[in-house]
Amino acid sequence: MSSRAGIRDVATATGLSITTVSHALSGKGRVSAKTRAMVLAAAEELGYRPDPIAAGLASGRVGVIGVPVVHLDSRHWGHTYRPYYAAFTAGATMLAVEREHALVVVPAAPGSGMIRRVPLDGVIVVDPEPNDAILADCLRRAIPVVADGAPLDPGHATVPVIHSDADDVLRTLLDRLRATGSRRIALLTGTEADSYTIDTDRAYRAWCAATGNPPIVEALQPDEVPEVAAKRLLSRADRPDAVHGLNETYGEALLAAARRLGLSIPGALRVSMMCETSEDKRWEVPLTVISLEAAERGAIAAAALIDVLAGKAADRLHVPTRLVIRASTG
Amino acid sequence: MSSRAGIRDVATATGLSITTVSHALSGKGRVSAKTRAMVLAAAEELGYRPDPIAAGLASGRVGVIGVPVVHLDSRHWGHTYRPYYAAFTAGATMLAVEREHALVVVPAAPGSGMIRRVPLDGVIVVDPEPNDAILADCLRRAIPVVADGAPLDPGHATVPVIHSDADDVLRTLLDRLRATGSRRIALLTGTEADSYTIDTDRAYRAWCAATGNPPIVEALQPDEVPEVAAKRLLSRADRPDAVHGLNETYGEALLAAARRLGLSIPGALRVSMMCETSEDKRWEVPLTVISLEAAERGAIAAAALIDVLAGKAADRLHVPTRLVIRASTG
DNA sequence: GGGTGTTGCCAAAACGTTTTCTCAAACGCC
DNA sequence: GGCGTTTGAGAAAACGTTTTGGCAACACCC
Repeated sequence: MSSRAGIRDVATATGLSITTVSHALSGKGRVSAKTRAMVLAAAEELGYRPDPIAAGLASGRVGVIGVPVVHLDSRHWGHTYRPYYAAFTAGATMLAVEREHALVVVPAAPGSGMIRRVPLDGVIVVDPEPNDAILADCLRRAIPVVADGAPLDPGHATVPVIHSDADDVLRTLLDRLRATGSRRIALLTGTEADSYTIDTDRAYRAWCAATGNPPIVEALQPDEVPEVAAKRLLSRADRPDAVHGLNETYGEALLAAARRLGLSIPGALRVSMMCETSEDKRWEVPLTVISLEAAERGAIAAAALIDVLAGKAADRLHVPTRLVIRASTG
Repeated sequence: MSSRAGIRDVATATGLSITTVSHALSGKGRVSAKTRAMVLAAAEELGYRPDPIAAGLASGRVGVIGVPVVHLDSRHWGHTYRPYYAAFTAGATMLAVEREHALVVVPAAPGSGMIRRVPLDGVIVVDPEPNDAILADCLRRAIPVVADGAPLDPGHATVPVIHSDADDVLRTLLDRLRATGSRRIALLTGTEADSYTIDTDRAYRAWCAATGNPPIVEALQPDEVPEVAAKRLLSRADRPDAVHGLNETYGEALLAAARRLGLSIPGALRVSMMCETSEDKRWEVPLTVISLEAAERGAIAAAALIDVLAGKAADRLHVPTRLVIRASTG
């Protein structure tokens, strides 16, 4: 009467035990049809709704998978990570929903304990860092994990990972730039230590070593705006004739810096970048992009995790990266 | 040793009581600095992680807000609702995360009990139906609700609602079409009973009554593809000279039907539609759209709900709808 | 009429925390 | 030395389910 009806109230109302009510409602035990009908009627009448938290505690499952967002305190959250997360989680969410799972996006900046406060059955970790705290946490809590990007800590070798052929595609792009005349192809990148940044840098340098392209890397300095780094890169004595940006932020910065320096694109400078989608965003110059297909990756990750939770072995995870050639590279 | 460490293990390890350990970890009771340090050390050593479900049960809060997705079993899920939900939840999620809340998207098709199984502190209901089951459920569970679209059931008058000026903007568009020569402006709509469909239909008919435009409404029949309805509308003896589509699906259907019937746009037929975003999607003809700003609405809804959960009164909720005129209306 | 099941129900033990209430000891004050 | 207050800690009661194990009662079969 006072507060919401609990299972106890239904039991009292019907004169049955809590056990029998639970069985009748969940269909798990052995209950006569007559009794079940009685319970259902009483539950309906009382407006009884089982408390999901209590049920979760007792059964050990809540039916929710989580995506921690770790870059909230990063300088680049708004420009870089937010769009990627938005696309990734949108894809993951829709797939999860279609497969009868709920997906929760949890703020998980290092300080905030949010990720530890939210009930979860499984977790998708985006771009794990070396010695990733969240990853370690999940293993401790015995929560299944799927990673988007390679888990760098060797101890986590058992975690399913979405591999990406972004590096291959990057090589393809660089090859193409070189084949069509560029001789000083540079990389504009960031200083964060996520696997995405690290892998890209490594792939670029390896390609340089293999082809003889001079490795020209400009990295954002702390507390610096991307455009400043872009301008510094384009003002070097040995100015590059083509630049690949780590993501949309750096791509935009390159466009802005080139405009300011009076460099025509693609005449004086060829520009490309990585991007979470292959959609044409209509920059001032149509931009050549390596599309990471964030939404699709999210969907794949969610599907894999749901498989794991259901006891199935996860299929080999792979999302084809797309190369879209547009006018900015001639 | 066998399974994960619980608070009990920490208590045993330190020789303290469970109460003191809990106090030391949460900082709530009175614990000496020395004892706290001891507890922290032991917890760290054991790799203790409090169980969020148990904590939630005891404290009554889990820190999660939910968005139920109710149209999963609708014919129109893939074409219509999915994009709207994807944009809406992406907006809501990012805002929630930035304000230290987790947002979970829950499949809630009438049959599935998912929404009842997920622990939630608050809920955002998108486009409530008359006599909305989810809305009723939340009120019974005493869960705060924010609605995107008007709650039609008078009993739910207390629920904060995101008002929309979509109807005003629709009138503006219709006025403009009429002012520039259209005399037979039709509406291509659906048969679902959500508030969005109902409100639009009502606004259109009211406008017709006020201006003398003949009300020409074509609604999708059950198990019919939108294009068939569009073709039927455009094949009428009293063919409209302008049509507004309820959403992107109907807009596309209109384009396809017009093409098939050899009607030039905007020469023989002017076309507009509602849309979740004002972004140019590059249809065959640049389309005049009423943009509902789904992502922004999601963000506003999340912000309002978080305010309510924090005890603040929700501000008046309003998302300006945008009218984007493009070539399809001449 | 003694086995052998099966059916319908219940008591009680988890589940792992938070929180309330109580208590003893230490402390400060006149 | 008596008295009130503060401090540090603990026992036990929630929180609201699910699940385990058991117990009558009834049915069936030779």
